[in-house]
Amino acid sequence: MGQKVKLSTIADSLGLSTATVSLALRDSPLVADATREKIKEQAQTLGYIYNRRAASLRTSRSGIIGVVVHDIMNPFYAEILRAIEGELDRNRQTFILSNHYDSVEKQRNFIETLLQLGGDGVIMSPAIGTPKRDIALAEENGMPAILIARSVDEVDVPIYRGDDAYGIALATNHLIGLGHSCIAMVGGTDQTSTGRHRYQGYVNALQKANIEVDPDLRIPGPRTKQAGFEAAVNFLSLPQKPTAAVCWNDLVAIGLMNGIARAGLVPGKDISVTGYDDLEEASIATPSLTTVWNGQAEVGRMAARALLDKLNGSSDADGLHLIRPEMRIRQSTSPLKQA
Amino acid sequence: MGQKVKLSTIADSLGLSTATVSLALRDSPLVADATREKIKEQAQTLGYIYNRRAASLRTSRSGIIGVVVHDIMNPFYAEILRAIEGELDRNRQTFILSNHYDSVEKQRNFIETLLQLGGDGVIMSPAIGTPKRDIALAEENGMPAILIARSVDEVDVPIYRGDDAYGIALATNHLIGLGHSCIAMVGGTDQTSTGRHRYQGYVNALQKANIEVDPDLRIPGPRTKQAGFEAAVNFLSLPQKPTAAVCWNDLVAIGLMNGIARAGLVPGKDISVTGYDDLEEASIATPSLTTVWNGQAEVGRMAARALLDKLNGSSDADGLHLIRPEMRIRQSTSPLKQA
DNA sequence: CTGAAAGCGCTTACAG
DNA sequence: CTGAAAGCGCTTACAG
Repeated sequence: MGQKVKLSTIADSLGLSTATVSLALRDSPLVADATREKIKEQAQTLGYIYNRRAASLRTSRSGIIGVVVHDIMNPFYAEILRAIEGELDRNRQTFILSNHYDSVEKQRNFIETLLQLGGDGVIMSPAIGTPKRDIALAEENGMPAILIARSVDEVDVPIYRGDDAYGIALATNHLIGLGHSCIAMVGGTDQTSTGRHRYQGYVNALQKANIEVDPDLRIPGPRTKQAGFEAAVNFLSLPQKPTAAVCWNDLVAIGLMNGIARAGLVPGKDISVTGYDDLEEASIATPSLTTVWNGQAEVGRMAARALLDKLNGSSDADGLHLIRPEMRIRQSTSPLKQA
Repeated sequence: MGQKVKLSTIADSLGLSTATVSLALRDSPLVADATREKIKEQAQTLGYIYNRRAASLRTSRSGIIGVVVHDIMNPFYAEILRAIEGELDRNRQTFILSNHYDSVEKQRNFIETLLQLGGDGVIMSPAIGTPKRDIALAEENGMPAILIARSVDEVDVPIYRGDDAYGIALATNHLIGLGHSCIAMVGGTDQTSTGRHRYQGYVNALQKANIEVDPDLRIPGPRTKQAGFEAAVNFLSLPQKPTAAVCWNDLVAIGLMNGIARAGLVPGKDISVTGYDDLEEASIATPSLTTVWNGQAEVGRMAARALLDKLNGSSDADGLHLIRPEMRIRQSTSPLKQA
C-alpha cells in the first residue's frame, strides 16, 4: 500500500497547485509544455493512480456503461457483446456486464447498481416481463438506455434488433421451396416479443403457400443446444411425421441435429433443419447449418454507437431500428425425398 | 432528471441531519426504529439513489471486483465466470468483466481502470507473457489479485487451477488402455503454463507405457472449435496414421470430430478422440465426448471465496491450489480396431 | 500560464 | 439517540 499518491502529492513535490497538475494530466492547453512534461514525469515516477470516483463525483460522468443481457454465455449474445466491446473500447469507456437470466428483479438490481456507480448509460436486452417503469428508472435518473434484440412495449428509446418475422419467413420459404410441407417449428416462447414475431413469421409463410397450419407442429420452449437435443425425441414422435424443422435458433438446430443423428437418422438428408442467427459455429456444424444471418455484430455496433452519440448530445436514434436478416444456405437442408 | 435527491434532501425534508439519515439507511442500531422507518419511507418516495462514488471516496471500499480472462465467450471461461458470479452476487459485490485476448497491454489497461475505480480486488486468468510487475501493480495499490486457470512464475498470490499434467495423463492412459499406441496431441501452445503442463502430461503417460514419443504427432495451436475443425486435415494426413487424438480441450475435440466426420470417417469408431474440461456441451456432442472434468465451477467458486476472504482480512490462501481432474468416459473413444 | 477556494455527496469520529 | 463539522480526491470557475 504505502500512502496514496494523489494530485496534491504531485503538486507539493513540484511546488505547484493541484489545479495545474489536474489540467496538465488531462492535456489542457492552458498549461505550459515544460510544466506539463515535468508533471507527467513526476506522476509516472510516483506511481500516481487517477481516482475516477473523485473525478466523477465532481463531473458527474463516470465513463462506465452497463450492458445486461439474458446470458452472456449464449453465443448469440456473446457475438453482440464482442461488437459492443470493440466500439466502447475505442471510446475508452469501461463496461460492466451482467446476466439477468430473465429475472426482472435481477435486472432492476443491476440498473440500480449502475445508477449508484454513476453509469453513463445502459444497453439492455430486456428480461421477459420488463415493465416500462424499469427503463424509465434509468432514463429519469439521467442514464440513457438502448434496447437490443428484444422490444418493450410503449417505450421510446432506441431499439436495435433483427426483423424476426421476415427472417423466419425466409427460412420457412426456403424449406417450402425444397418441397417440404410438413414443417415443424422447434423452440422459442410466446413470452418474448422475439418469440411471438418468429412464430408469426412461420405461420405467415405457411399460409401464403396455402399450407395448413397445424398448431401441434409447434414444439415451444427450447432455446439451448441441450434443450434442442432433448426435443428431438418429441420431434421424431410427432404423428404427422414432419420432414423439416424450422428452429428457434442455431443452438436449438444443432442440438436437434445431434438428437436426430443419435436416433439413427441423417440430419440434412432424412430431415431438413434450419437454424437462426448464423453463429460462428453454424458453418462448422455437421452437417453445416442452413440458417438466417441475424446481424449480431451489426446490432452490437449500432447500439453502442447510438449510446455514445446520445452521450454526446445527439438523440435522433429513438425508436425501432430493424436489421434485415439474410438467408445462408448450407448442408442441413435438402429437397424433400419422394416417398 | 429533475434535481438529484441526496442525503441532505431527505434530511432537510424531515428536519434531520445527514448523519442520521446516512446511519438509518445503513440500518445502524444507533438510530431509533421510528426514525429509521420514517427515513426509509421518505427515501423511497423521493426516489433516492445512493451515490456509491461518494461513499467509496470516503470509505475507500467500492464493492467492485474485476474479472479478466482470455475470452468470456469461450465456454470454459464462461463456466468459471458463472460460478464467480454466483458467489459474488451472494455477497452483493458488483463485478466488472473484461477479455484480454492474451494482450498484456489490454490486461494492464484493465487493471489500471479497476484501480481508478477503486476496485476491491481482481480475479484474473493471466494473459500470455504477463510480467509479475503487472500483478504487483494491483497488489501494491491495495487491490488483491487471485489467479485462475494459469500460473505466473514467482508470484505468491492465490492460484486456483486444475492439475493439467495429471488430467491429460488420465486421457492418454485411457487411450493406451484401449490399445491405442499411435496417439496424436492436437492443440495447445507452449506459451502458457497450461500448454506446457498438458503436453508434458501426455509425454509422461506415453513414456510410462514404453511408447515412443514422436514430436511430429503433436499438432500445436488449435484452441477453438473452428481451429480443431480445420486441424482435421492435418491430422488425417499425418504419415503415421494415428488412431486416436488427445485434444487440448473439448472445443478442439468437437471441432476435430466434425472435421473427421466431414472426411467420411466415424469419430469414436474409426478414430478415438478425447477432450478436456467436460463442458456442458461435451455430453450432447455426437458422439458424446470422452473427456476430463476440469472443475470449472470449483475453480470459480473457490477463487471468488478466496478473494472475499482476503477482503475480510484472512489471507491464508496464498499459493497454488490444484483441482484434481477426473475422467469422464463416453462414446468418442473405443478399443483399437485390429487391422 | 498558475493558484486559492469551493463543492461534488457521502461517512465518521466527536460532542452532547 | 441525534447533530455539526471535517474530509475522501478530484475539477472548475474565478482571480491574478
